[in-house]
Amino acid sequence: MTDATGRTLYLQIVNDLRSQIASGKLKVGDEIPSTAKLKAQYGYSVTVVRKAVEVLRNEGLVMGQPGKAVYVQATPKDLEAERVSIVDLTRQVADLRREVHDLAQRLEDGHQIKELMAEVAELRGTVEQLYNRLGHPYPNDNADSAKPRRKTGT
Amino acid sequence: MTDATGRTLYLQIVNDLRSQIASGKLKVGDEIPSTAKLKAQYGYSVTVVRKAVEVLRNEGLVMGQPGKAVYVQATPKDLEAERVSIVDLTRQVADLRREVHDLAQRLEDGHQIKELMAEVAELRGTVEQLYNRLGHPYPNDNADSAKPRRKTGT
DNA sequence: GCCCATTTGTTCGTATGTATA
DNA sequence: TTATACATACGAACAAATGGG
Repeated sequence: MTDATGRTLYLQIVNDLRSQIASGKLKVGDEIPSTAKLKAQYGYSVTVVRKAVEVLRNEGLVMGQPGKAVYVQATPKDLEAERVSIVDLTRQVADLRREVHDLAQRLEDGHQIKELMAEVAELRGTVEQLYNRLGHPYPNDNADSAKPRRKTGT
Repeated sequence: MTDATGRTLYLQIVNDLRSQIASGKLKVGDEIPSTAKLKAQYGYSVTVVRKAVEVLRNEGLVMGQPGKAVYVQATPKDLEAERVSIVDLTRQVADLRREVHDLAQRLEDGHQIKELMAEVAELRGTVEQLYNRLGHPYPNDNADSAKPRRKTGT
């Protein structure tokens, strides 16, 4: 029932194949050895080999196509990523909510933009009036820094 | 291989038992019929019965205790609810991630504040120069809107 | 404590159906 | 047609755990 490692025979094959998939020795899209090859390789019965492959199939790691072979469908890492527990997701939601709150708070302080834009408009009007009172239009000395018609909309 | 319904034999038993669990005929904690009883009940081979129970075990609906029986562990509704909640939480996480991204983007555009402040400083300098060329200092008419000595630091 | 029946789980072997090449 | 391979089905046996005598 169990080998030297104390594990069941089919679980030994399962762990072997799973390790090979995880290590990249068997990549997604590759085909795992056929039942006959695994049987010859391990020296176990067909039942054990089939059972092992069936476990991998139930885990979603492989998927068999009758008449062709059993193909690697995903890596254990992929499944691990999918099997995010509810608590982890809940924690993520809480963290993200906090982050959204903080960002929204900082954005709300963005009324500075409105006030600054209003101030810019006022100052431009003042400058224009002053130039009119001086009798000549805008000179060139401050055209490089205070660029005309800057985009003010978001 | 298949019965009159076109389904495999073991899947027929799986569906039957799953329906019984879903309908409440088999409640959580109850034990399902033993392999021998199911074998006599359906007239199928032991292999088919074992396969059916194994599927239910892989689905997490039942859990067997060697020497005793196979006990109902959860209902299909439970698993569905768990799956749905995970999907829902995943969606929330995705939505919140988008929101965080958008807010962060808008905040990153906060360089507008810096540019606006620079422009304000430039314009103030221009206004001051113009007033000097006019020969008299700041009047009162624009002191209400363009407030003097506004804090420019964050 | 010991034996025995029951039950699950694992292992063995074989046969058949179906799909692909 | 032939061959290979997966999936299903059949039958049998053994180990381990449980419970009853």
